[in-house]
Amino acid sequence: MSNTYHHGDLRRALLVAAEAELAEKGTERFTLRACAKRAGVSHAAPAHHFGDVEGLLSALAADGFRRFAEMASERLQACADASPPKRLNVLGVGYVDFARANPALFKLMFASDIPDFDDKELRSAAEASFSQLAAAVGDATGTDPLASHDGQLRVATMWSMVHGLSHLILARRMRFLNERDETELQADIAAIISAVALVR
Amino acid sequence: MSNTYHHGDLRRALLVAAEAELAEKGTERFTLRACAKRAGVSHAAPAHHFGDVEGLLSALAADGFRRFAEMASERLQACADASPPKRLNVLGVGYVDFARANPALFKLMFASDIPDFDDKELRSAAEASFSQLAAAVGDATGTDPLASHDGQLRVATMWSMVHGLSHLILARRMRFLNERDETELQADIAAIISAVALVR
DNA sequence: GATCTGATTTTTACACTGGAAAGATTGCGC
DNA sequence: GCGCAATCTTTCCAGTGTAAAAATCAGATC
Repeated sequence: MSNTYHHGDLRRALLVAAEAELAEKGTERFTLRACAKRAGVSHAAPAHHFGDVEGLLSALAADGFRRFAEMASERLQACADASPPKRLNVLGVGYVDFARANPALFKLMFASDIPDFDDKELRSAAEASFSQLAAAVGDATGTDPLASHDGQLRVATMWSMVHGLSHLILARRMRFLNERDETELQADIAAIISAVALVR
Repeated sequence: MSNTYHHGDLRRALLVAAEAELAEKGTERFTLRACAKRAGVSHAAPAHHFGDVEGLLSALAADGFRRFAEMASERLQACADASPPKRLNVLGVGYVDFARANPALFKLMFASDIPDFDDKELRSAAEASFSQLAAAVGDATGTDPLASHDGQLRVATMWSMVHGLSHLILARRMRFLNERDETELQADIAAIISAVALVR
């Protein structure tokens, strides 16, 4: 299976390599050739599986959204008996945790122009993640969150908070947050999120 | 002054061209050569003023922070008699307005790895903007916001909210927000920001 | 087992990129 | 006028993404 001409599972290997490259270089310095080299193939090999670099990173972003949704499901299941507001809080903390655990992937998913969100797979994966968040907001408020204007605003409020916090932590622009140790930081994240009244 | 060999104010012209290029291509597809071409000079001309592309975009980001701080000052001055919480709200809306009015510049300032934040000019311009926000939070709460842990958390909370909202609007990931007309959107932005209790 | 077929990967080629180095042009003090 | 430093262009090079052609392989069919 190894060192044959045909790789066997190059598609997956390229996604792994792309994520590693992204972690080292960021979306603005990502190069397809370095990615292919890391996977041990010629620089033209990715084209057959992904078309171009946009296709490759769109597939990686879709993968990210699937992993994100999976993580969210696990966390929600782990606190299935808690109150809806508490569960929304858990989901919010999960959002920030995912961003901190996968900074490069998170930026690709939420702050890059490269992935093509008209791509069917990426689009549906992203919408599934969004629906999960909206549903948790709905549970916390006891109403369909997307049916009313106020419900939509509640979703937007919660999402803005966790999204902004994630970005600011990753960008390391708030010095006092970056100086906290892991335990303190987790407490701070939970405290900041709970400034949104829904989650209590 | 025009069509001479020496440009006269190439530095400024390049910053203008860079901002326009950024608006069209984004940080991930920005090229120095296209930027130079737009300014009507050879592709090597920017090097003398900015060193490399990182230097050029660092200077542009610094410019962005100065403009941001100026906008914030104007808005705060326009409501000098209002209550401190109200003024903090105005500043938050200004933050989002700036992002919407200058999407490319905003992303460069807050979501790009290219600008060098060890650069002295950029660093001081960014910190001046940050101080403005922190000061407004301090006024709203009547305490030095950076002196206590709770004060720092209040700054982080406010900043996360406006920052996340800005990013989500620019990324166009919340469909129901993108479908609002301008007047409705402004009302929604103010409503979302006021979910942070400080601003009321 | 030989051969054909399509999928996968490499090789080659090309236009474009950023930056280094060297040369050309200019403004300015003298 | 002359020199000189600053500014800009030209030229060059290694590296980039993608298209096209060639090479390799797996598996079906005979």
